[in-house]
Amino acid sequence: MGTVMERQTSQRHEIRRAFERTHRPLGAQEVLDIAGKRLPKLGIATVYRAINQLVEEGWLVTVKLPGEPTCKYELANKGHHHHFHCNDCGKVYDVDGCPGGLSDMVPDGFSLQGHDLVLYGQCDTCEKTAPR
Amino acid sequence: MGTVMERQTSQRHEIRRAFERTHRPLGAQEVLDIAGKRLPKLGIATVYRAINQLVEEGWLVTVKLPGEPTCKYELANKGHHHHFHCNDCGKVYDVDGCPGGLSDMVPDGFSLQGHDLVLYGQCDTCEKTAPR
DNA sequence: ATGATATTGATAATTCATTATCAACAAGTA
DNA sequence: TACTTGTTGATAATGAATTATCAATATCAT
Repeated sequence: MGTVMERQTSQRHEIRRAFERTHRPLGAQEVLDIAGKRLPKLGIATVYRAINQLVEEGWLVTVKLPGEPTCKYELANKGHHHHFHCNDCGKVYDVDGCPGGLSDMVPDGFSLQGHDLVLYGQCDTCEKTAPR
Repeated sequence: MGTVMERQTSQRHEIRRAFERTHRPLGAQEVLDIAGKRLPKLGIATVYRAINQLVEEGWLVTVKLPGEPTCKYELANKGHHHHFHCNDCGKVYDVDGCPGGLSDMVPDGFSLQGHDLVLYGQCDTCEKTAPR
């Protein structure tokens, strides 16, 4: 006793499962939609609590996307990568690689600590559906 | 009569002036801060009304920044460029240049139509204030 | 200058995401 | 099994940005 214990619950299990099986960044509401299919009584408050915990313990990281007012989350164990945002279906895909020459763009006197890059276009699925 | 007329007001003039003189994307509150120095009674509602008008007539464009829940605005007549977001003061600066090799990152079957890049770090002002 | 009306400013209302509350529930231990 | 207490779910509360309201004001054609 004396030690704070963390209990294993089906809710937290399903929330983690949602991230493990969906290979794109998810927002709180999306997590509720996905995990809620297996746990119909799951509440949004529990999702927020779980996400905050998972971020705190380093299992999730926040994903900031331009134009998305609320941030999404994804597994932390992915390496540095960027995202491809499909203009048609709105889904966000992980992409590997990283552009070079960023430090050349930094103004004098500024220090570069990080960067975000989002590619826009059509994903392969939408490319077939509505070729242009 | 019959024609809708748009009147020239000092408020709208000062709001446009804020964008013309500040070479970085501005949010509504920032516009109020800047234009409000010359028009102390300027209200935030007027700023929102003016911004919405200017976007509608194509004089401003929205700037979507990752992690910024609220979007900012800048002159539409700037060419393609990116932004530097100061982690300390939160200001956003324009930067020239554009990284190459983006098309190499695009997955097979995907088509690239555009991209957003945001650099993060410390601006020159914050660099001096809190060097690290 | 006058009048019609577009515009403003103060603020109430709205919207939405997130957090707090708290009684009911359930995981884990003895 | 029974008990302790961490966890949940429904919802109220909060916070922040944006929009609506409306009387007062200012612009512009006449």
